[in-house]
Amino acid sequence: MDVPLPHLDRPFDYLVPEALDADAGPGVRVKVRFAGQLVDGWLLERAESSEHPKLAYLEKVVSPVPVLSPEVARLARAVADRYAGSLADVLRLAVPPRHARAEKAVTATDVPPSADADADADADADADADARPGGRAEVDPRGWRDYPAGPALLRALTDGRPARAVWSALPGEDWADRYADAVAAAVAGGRGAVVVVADARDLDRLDAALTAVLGAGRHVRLTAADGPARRYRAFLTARTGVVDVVIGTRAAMFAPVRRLGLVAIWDDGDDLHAEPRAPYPHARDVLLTRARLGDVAALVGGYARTAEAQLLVETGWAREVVADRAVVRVRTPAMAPTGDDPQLARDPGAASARLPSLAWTTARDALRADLPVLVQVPRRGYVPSVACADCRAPARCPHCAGPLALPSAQGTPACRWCGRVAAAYACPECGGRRLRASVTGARRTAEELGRAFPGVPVRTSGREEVLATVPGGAGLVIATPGAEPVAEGGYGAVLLLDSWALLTRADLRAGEEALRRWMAAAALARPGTAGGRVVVVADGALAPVQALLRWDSAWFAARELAERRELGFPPAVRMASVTGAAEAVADLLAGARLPGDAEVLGPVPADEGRERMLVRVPRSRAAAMAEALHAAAGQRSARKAADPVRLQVDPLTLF
DNA sequence: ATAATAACGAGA
DNA sequence: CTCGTTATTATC
Repeated sequence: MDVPLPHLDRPFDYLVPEALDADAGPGVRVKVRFAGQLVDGWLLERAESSEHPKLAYLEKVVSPVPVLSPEVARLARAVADRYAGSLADVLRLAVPPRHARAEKAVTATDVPPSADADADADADADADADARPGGRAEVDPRGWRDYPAGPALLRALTDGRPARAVWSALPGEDWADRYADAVAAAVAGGRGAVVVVADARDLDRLDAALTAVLGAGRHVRLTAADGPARRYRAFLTARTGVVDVVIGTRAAMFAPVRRLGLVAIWDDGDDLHAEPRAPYPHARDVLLTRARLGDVAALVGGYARTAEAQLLVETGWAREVVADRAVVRVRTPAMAPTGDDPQLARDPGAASARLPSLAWTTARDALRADLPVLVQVPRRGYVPSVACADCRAPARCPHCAGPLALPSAQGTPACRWCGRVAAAYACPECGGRRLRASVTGARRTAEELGRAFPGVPVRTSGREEVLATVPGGAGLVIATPGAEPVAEGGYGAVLLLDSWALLTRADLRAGEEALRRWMAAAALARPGTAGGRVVVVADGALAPVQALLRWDSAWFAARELAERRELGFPPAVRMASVTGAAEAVADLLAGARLPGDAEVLGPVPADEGRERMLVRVPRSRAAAMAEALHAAAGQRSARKAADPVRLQVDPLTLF
């Protein structure tokens, strides 16, 4: 039933009239009369009989195309359960809105939809047998040879084994080529693949790499940015089995693929992978759920490793695919940290750009060598939190370890989580009693750079206009994180400025996110042996900076995960946030039969006068917590409680 | 939204 | 105890 009300989140039985019998197969969209009105619905399965005493008839089959495959139906149910959401909400994300013209175009030319389409779920076993025979074409591991476990991963994919890998890419790595290799290996084994990337630029890159490896017409792009018609067309192309490789942004995570053999995600730390619509599933989790349900291989890759990926490694669910330290050393650009107080006196050029002297000389040298220089400046709009004025350790609430914030310039710091006031705060690191809020003026630094190097072309890549590539000669490229163009031959120098703003973001993931962005930029530099240099304007003693200098995000992720275990943060535990009007939140939580070991934190004020509570349970209780919250939301919606409450499981931002 | 069903209370 | 009215609950 295509209604999002949580108390109606279950199947209903209907009679199929004679006239609709032929079209009414599992997976078609239908219209039924429900509570007196016509509503949309999904035909999940046909049955001989029903427990229900008085059945109504199906009103209409919207289209005979079974757009919902059995595999995706199962996946959607699992995702709804995980995120305390309704099946209808997940299906809205999983199956794009119907576009009649696109449907006509695809079904007219291609195989009749119902013929072999539902072979997918049940045919997995056959596909395995199919893929086994020894004479399967071997795929050249190419760049995967740089990673000791790489060739074995490709072999597993070709053999149709459900390998699970967490990949840490080397600097300078052409990740799109590696993903194309992995997909080609799965295809050589007679299986399909789904690959999810964060944005259009990454998608273009992967698209080109796949076309080079597989040839044109073997894969399809699925992204909401393409518009309803193209999106639905791409969806149907996959659903009808015309192609069995789908790449796209997070809209593609539910893509139906025949004989699915591999799910992959690139740069899983990018927050674009989090779906902003209910029930707010994360692409990484959806893909991993898919792998779990279907004996499907999984590849989670990035330059930087997330705490979530680290958890997969530490629990033994996935194997890490990393290069040997010796190879890392050879490939890494020469990196150096520098203090953030500009040494204004020395170089007039540095002074006018307000750059630390090391950053300025590094850029100057690269430009003299006729190499491009990348300058990464953070985007504006980060909410500063509060840190110790002496040692700069983030100030955390002594009670619940949430972040402290200053309500006004003069006020006492208060926890953004539990709301407690920390009047007599003392830094646990150094004992300092003074606090400071971070301030940045990043933009100007970048603009003034141009003046510091007269005669050098300056390009910018950011929110308004994102450049994919820049030419190889001397030039300045100013980019915000995520918008760094690839330079032909690699950058001679990469400057990472104003890291203070990144590191003091009021976010649990501040360190991880800073490292992710730095590594993404540093990966575009030439290796140190070819003159590539990276300067990060940050204290070299900080852990994320250390991880960058050593190109060791696995080390940082392990540390990060250990810290989250200690503090009781995801992914070490499972959390849910309940947001809404104060009474509504209290009402929902009062009605929720939470597991005994659940902790309830808060309330803290959220925007627009609403408030937010957090529920925390051990990972083993995750399903019970989600079920309890979903059921409680169901009780509320059943008695038509007016003010809405938003449920989010593992929300990206906790404060 | 609306119909059934349960709960309740007043009057016989 | 029954009827009429009102809250509650399920909706194939």
